[in-house]
Amino acid sequence: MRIVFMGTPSFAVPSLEALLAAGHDVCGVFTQPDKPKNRGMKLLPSAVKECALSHSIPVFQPVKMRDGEALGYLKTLNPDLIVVAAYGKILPSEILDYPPLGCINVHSSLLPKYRGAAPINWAILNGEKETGVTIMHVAPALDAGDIIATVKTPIDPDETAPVLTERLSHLGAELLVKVVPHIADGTANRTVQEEEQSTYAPMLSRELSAMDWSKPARQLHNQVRGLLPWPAAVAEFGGIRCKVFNTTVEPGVHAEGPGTILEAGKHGILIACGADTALRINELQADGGKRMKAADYLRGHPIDAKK
RNA sequence: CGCGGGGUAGAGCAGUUUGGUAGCUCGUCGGGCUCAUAACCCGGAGGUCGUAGGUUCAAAUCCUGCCCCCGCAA
Repeated sequence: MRIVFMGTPSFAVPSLEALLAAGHDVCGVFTQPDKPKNRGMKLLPSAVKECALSHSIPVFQPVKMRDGEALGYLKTLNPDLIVVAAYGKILPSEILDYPPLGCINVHSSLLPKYRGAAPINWAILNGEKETGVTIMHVAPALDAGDIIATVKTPIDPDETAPVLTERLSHLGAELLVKVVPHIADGTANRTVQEEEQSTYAPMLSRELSAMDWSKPARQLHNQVRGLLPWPAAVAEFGGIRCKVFNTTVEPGVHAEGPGTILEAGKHGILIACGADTALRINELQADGGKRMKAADYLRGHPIDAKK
């Protein structure tokens, strides 16, 4: 089958590779234009672009999808189906309707929950115990198309967003190659989403970073796990901003006021949180420094534990 | 030329402004104390101060080039 693939970040790469491994003719790949990134604002290609180029697949990076240029590319490629995975652009119906078999999407949540840009992060932030991947038809409304297939997976209480993203990217790829043949022969399921059950997972921002010690430890732990790798949870120790990478919810009751340093030593930093809970900081990164164990950090930046 | 921080012992840092014997906390090794310990006491080992050159009687420190790491911004 002739397939045009649209995707951008590393989450989409396993799906692309699975299609290729399954023997489909991926005749073209759309991905976001190279953008100035990192130190020095160097122009960097997306993960999907690098993957496509390594397989010698033509790459298209239109800035806009609605000005006819993208549709022009599509016509020359003449695909049977479009597969989208975290592309990052809204597709107009002229694109969606062009291939005979339409356009399907790999989305990293159990739709209709967590529609939007950051479903994995928000599932962790909200302390969900389960999530998954949905393959659905692409409709003009955001992540609202009819569902073709889903796969569920439990979220480990200590799992971080990057780890879960990696897992879901492979689950999504597996599910995708199972579904594609059913799309081809018309035997695929098609279930309308329950609109009233839908929730929205907006893009993350740095405003979500600040850690509020009056919240329960569990919730702060979710914040730390869910905000990785960016923008990350941020706390201040001794007047220095630190990204917090790894925490443990300390068992037991701790009645000190929220924000009190209960312990600062070779087992990290233990801080009193809301509802008589406590959170242990295991790994952090100070402004301008590199990521390290909290115990290492303390050797050069002593913090007194208040009793 | 987007803005900024940094590279000093195995780890984390101070020292650089004002050049003049390499310092702190931890780890490590040896010894001691203790019923015992992640506690305490005594002693030791361990550093081409990122790299190349320059200035100087003298450079971790001042000047120049280069390499590497990190934050912001996305």
